[in-house]
Amino acid sequence: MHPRIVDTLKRNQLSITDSRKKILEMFLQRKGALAHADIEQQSGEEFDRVTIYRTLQTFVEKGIIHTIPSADNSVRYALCKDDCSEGHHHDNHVHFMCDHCGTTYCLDHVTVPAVVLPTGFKVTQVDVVASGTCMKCQ
Amino acid sequence: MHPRIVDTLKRNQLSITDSRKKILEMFLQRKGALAHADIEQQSGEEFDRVTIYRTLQTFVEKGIIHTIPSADNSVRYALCKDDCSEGHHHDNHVHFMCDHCGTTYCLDHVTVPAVVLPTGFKVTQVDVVASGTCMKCQ
DNA sequence: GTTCAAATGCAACAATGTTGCAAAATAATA
DNA sequence: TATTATTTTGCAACATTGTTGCATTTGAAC
Ligand SMILES: [Mn+2]
Ligand SMILES: [Mn+2]
Ligand SMILES: [Zn+2]
Ligand SMILES: [Zn+2]
Repeated sequence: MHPRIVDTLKRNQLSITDSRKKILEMFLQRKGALAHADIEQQSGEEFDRVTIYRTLQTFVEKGIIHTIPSADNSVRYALCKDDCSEGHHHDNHVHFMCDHCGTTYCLDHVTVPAVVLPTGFKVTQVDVVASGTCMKCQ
Repeated sequence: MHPRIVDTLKRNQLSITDSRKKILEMFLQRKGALAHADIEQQSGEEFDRVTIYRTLQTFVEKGIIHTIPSADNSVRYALCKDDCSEGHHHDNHVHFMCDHCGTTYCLDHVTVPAVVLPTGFKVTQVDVVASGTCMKCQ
């Protein structure tokens, strides 16, 4: 088991349960983004679908993972940087979805560019999702 | 009925049907983005849910409307500019979702900034979705 | 180990999306 | 305009996705 798992859960005042350990491990291992369906498949019959929904919800609230918007009705989730916390996400990086293999990447080193909006719009968040072909699918 | 409706359908080689006219009219009137659920509500029992799905799909393919990604599993649709066509969308503008009223705006005059990705990523599209408070909800 | 609080599994349900096919509407043709 | 051919629609049936309440189980604290 990945050493960071218990740490992360404790730091966020979450009780250490099997499902939380397992789901968090999936994120730590794969590094890429995961959809709810991915987790459901990988975990087999190990725990209930509802538990996955609730665990993802909890992790997002605590700043352990963040959501990645998409245009195909299938939100994906990825690990946050360590400085995210409850109510304070700092995941202002660009995301990339490969049209070919479906993999979603967090491009941690590509910062979201500033966008200037018309007067009257108060911006609190900017999501940038690029798509195309990833390096593995060239 | 909006004069552009029949034109638009003919130009895209689509037969003129009640549902297509009505749904296209909704987009022309409201100017803002619409979700499937919005259309279903507004149209009452007028036509089947399946017809709405198929009409939206057809409109997207023909370049009449475009999808707007979101982080809440509810894709929205908005009218394209006239120079979009089958297989060739040119809607490279920024979108804004108001956290308060839920309205989604196409900011036609705010161009998507160029993003430089690491070597190996071949980008074909960049979506920028800002969120916060719109001018009406200040 | 006991107690208390939190998380889980289950069931039931709601919402969303897909597919096949007969009936209806539209377009093309005569 | 009437007939024919093509496309679209509505319906049914189903699959997937997401939500809620509640009893049971698990984990944390003592
Ligand atoms: Mn990310
Ligand atoms: Mn738009
Ligand atoms: Zn790929
Ligand atoms: Zn608003």
